[in-house]
Order: sequence, then C-alpha cells, then structure tokens
Amino acid sequence: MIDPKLLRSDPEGVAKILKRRGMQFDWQVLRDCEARRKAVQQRAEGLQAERNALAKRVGQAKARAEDVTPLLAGQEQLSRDLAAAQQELETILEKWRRLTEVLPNLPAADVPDGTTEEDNVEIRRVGAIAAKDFPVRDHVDLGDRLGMDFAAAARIAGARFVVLSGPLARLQRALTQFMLDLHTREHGYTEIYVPYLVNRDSLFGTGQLPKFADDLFHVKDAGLALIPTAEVPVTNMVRDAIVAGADLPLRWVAHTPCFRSEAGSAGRDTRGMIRQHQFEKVELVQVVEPADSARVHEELTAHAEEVLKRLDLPYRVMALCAGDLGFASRKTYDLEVWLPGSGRYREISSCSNFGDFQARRLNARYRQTGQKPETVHTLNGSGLAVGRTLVAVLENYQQADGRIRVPDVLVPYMGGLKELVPAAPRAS
RNA sequence: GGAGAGAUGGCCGAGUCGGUCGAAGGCGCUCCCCUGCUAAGGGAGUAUGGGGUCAAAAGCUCCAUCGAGGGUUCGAAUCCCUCUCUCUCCGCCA
Repeated sequence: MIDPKLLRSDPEGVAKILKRRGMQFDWQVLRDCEARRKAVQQRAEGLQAERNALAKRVGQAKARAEDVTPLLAGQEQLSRDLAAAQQELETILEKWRRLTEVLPNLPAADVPDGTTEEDNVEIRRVGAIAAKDFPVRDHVDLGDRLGMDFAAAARIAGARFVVLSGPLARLQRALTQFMLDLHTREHGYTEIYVPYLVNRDSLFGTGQLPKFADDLFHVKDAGLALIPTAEVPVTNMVRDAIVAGADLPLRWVAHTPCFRSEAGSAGRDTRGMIRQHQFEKVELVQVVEPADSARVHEELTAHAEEVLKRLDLPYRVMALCAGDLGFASRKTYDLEVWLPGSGRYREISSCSNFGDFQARRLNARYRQTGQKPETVHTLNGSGLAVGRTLVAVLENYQQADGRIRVPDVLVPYMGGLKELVPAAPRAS
C-alpha cells in the first residue's frame, strides 16, 4: 500500500514515479475521489456529532425523569440524513480502496530504468565457470538414472511435478539442512515453522491479493490457499502487531514447500525441474526499522549469496529495472546461478526490500519506548530455492561419466557420501 | 463431530435494569519528587486510526474503534443474529 497521505496530497507525483514501472494510471480520478471524500466525510461526521449530542441530552433528561418527546422531534430527519451521508461515504471509501490497493510499490530512486528483464543491470559476477572437456548434460538427462522421475510424478499428480528418490531425495534434504544451518548459525536468523495454507488477509498483506489470485492454488472449501512462498506466512507474523523497538530487527528463516499454479506460463520451461507447481525453498525474512532497510537489503542479499559461494556455484547478481520489479517491491536483486546444461544464468533467488508497502497492508508497526507507533519495513529473499539449487549442483558438478561429485560442504549432510553414481542402464 | 464457557486498552481485569464509558482498579511503562546506592515510597502521565484548525509542531476539537460483520434503538462494551478465534468436557485421530 502506497502511503495514503502521499497519495492524497500528491497523486500526480505518485503517477509520475509509477510511470517508471511502465504503469499508467489516472491520477485525476484519485484526486476527484479524494476531494469528494473530504467533503462527504465532514458532512457525515458533523451529523454524527449532532446525533451524539442529542442522545446525550435525552439521557440526561431521562435521568431527571423529564419528558423527552420534544427532544425527539426532528430526529427522524437527522437519522435519514446521517444514513445517506454514511452510505455515500462508504461508497467513496470503497472506490478509493479499489483504486489504490492494486497500485504497486514505488521503485526506489536507485532502481535502474527499464521496462523488461532485458534492462536489468548486472551488479557483479562471482565464481568462475569451469570449462568441461566433455559434452555437458542437463539435469533431466543426468537425473534420469539418479532417481529423478517425471513420468511417475505425472501419473501421481500431473505435469510440473517431480519425484526424487534415493540419493537425489537425500541431496535435496542435504541442501535444505545446509542452508538452514548456515542462516541460523552464522547469519543470526531464527528458524520458524509455519502453516502452508493461508487465509485471504495474509495474502492481501504481502501483496498476492487481490491482483494475483490466479497464480495460487486455492482450497476453496476452507477459504485458504497454498503458499506460493514462505514469505506469506512468515511476514504475516507481524500483521496487526506493534513490535517493541528493542526487538527489531526480526530475522526469520523458514523451509517450506511452495505451490504455484504457473497460470500464464503454459509452454514455458516445461522440461525439467526449473518451473514446478511444487518446490522447496528456504526463505529469509526480516522486519526492520525504516532507516535500516536499505543496508539490511544488501546484507540479506549477501546471506543468500553465501549459500552459492559455499557450494562453489558460479552466479551473478542482477539489479531489477523498474519495469521488472515485483508488485510489492521497491528494490530487488536477483541471484542467477550458472546452469551448464542450458548454458545460461537462471534465477535462483530474489531478494527484495518492500519498504513500508507490505507493512501498511499488514498494519505492522513498531514502537520505540515513549514514541508513537511507526510502520516497519519488511524484506525477504530466497536463501535459496532448493529445487533449482539441486539442478545447479547436478549440472555444475557432473563428471564425464554422469557421476555427480557431492559439493564439499554437503558431504557431512550426505553421511560422508562423496559421489552420486547413476544406476546401470535398464535392460530393455 | 457432540455439549458448554468466553473474546474489553501493552498485560491482567471491572463494567450494575442499554444513557454523560474510550471505558473503574491493578500491573507494566514514561517523567518528576524523595533517597548515599539498591529496595521501598509520593505525584503526574500513559490506546489506535482518521478528519478539522495550524506554515508546521504542540494544543484544541470532532468522528470511529470494547474479536469481525449485520440488526434493534434517539442512544449499544452492554440486547438480537451471523461468522471467526480461544478455553473446558466427551468422541475420534497423525
């Protein structure tokens, strides 16, 4: 939610900033709506004050056992006027909500200009891409005899699911454990376990609703949806709360499955584990004081990068341009890992500073002792998307014979196993 | 799933037959006094959001909010309805 005070006082200025996202919106409608709101609210509140004063006089008269009928004369008209004014005000407020809750966050000043992915700016590249002296395979080919089974998943559930078995299942668990341990032991995050089904208010708070309902799996009977990311339940920890200033920053790390309908991406990334309806993710969330959020955004990104560094996976950091920013974000860095199988970098983490945008929708505040409550800032980032990390490990650690070397940091998590060995080709 | 009880300010908790209740009291917190330090004590203050006034802040003032939504009424924390959540007992169960 954009600060309503800003929206009311300078809708044109807001429209100008949102234009950087490639977004046109009719700010004059907002301005007119606001002008009417002010007039009607004043009228409605004036009538309410009148009614309250009358009720008070009636009460006092009754207490003195006086006849109250003369006082009640004319109140019918008042009731009708009041009801009409309130009705009108409600209509205007509803319109205001409808117009403003779909407005995305304002990009930070240092977000690069641009309209599409193509305009994102590479900030840095880390890790050398190892030259292979054999034909590289992608994770689907490699996984085929390691326990990656898309056919079984299709039978069980449908397209865009996968079954992992044996060492691959364990590798996924190892990656998860490694990430959780790194963030809890070295980066100061508290591990948190949360619901995987969330209600409408939670989805509204983080910005998935009302605009992006189609991206979710809904459990209609229960009025709930499967989480598309742990960001939703974790960030909602502070919804409708006033946190003590001394308790900030809040830092949480959660491992959850994520569920996405991928409506609108039919035909895209249909091969392999890159784009699934269900995938595992380790998510970092921070709730901080406004003055800290820009710095924390850099730190949180570094925390996610550290996972890639320790896995020795080559990656680059991209600053998203204004046109490519997510709905709720004021600034985002994407981490893209090198995938030899497709010869390109692929997003494996997205680290965003939401400023006060989510916090406003969530009504999430903090209070310094003796001060007024103030809106917090929220941030999050994948640390990392586990499924895609698994893909990256397979493709970057493959050997000429199809074996996968286990990254050093994962060996303890694999019970000492140093190599994944493909099963012999099936005799058929 | 069955039966019952409840939801009030940062926390606990009172609200009588609906009337001057944004709400007693306590705890906590803030400031001041007292005190060699600590402990104890005395005093004052202490919900949130919005509108108006103001250059702005302070102040003043108005409106809303006693789980949420609707209703009855001149007037609802108090009465009625629906929903959500919590608790107790029984049943079932990972």
